[in-house]
Amino acid sequence: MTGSFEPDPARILSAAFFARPTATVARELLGKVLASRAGGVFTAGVIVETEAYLGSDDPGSHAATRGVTARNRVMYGPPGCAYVYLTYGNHHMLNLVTEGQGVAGAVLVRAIEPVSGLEVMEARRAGRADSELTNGPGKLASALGIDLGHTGVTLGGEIAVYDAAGVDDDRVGASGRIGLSAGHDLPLRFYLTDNRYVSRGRTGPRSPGRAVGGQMRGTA
DNA sequence: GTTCCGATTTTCT
DNA sequence: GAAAATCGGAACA
Repeated sequence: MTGSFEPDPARILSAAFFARPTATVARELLGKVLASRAGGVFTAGVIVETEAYLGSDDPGSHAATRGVTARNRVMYGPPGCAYVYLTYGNHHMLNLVTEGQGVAGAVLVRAIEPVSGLEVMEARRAGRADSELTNGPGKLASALGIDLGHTGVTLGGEIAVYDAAGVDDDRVGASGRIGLSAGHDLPLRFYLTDNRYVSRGRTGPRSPGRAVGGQMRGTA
């Protein structure tokens, strides 16, 4: 743990990284560093869990069958932008737009491991600490100070993703996505199997049948 | 330990 | 008016 992260402008991932198939980007984002300068304070964490959301072929995506709306239009925009929205009235979700201009696609960042700005995150997440700081999409958005105002911003400014060593396939798991009302059986969720910041994804209350045969190892 | 319920607001029908 | 890519707290075992 520890090891404060030092932001190096030369390592900021450009739009080219995101201008690829959404599932590929979701897998490769694992291990990269997500950073925010919201409020003038630098906070960052290693991405340990992501989910891919495609376009009209994906029933779980906001872009499914409805086409472009005021909310999801950013998903159709240029890659390398942030797509932020509010759900359940209180929680912001941070997505990174993928694919080319005109093609819907985004990767939801579900969990990160804090590496910089710990004190700020704890303050923003009053009462929480340790793995409860950022082990869920609504939690990490709160910890990084991300809100609706960041929708559509280009990555590299207030929000940025820094390159870092990739992770081996034997440390990556894949499973169905969490919390969806449809399309939760597609293996589009990627996570680090040995990281305690990964959200467990609710072992029971909601969704009757998710879990997709337990946890398939990402050797695919 | 696990399971269930309510909050709160934006977006879309 | 209803649903939503969730979270945190309360209740029960």
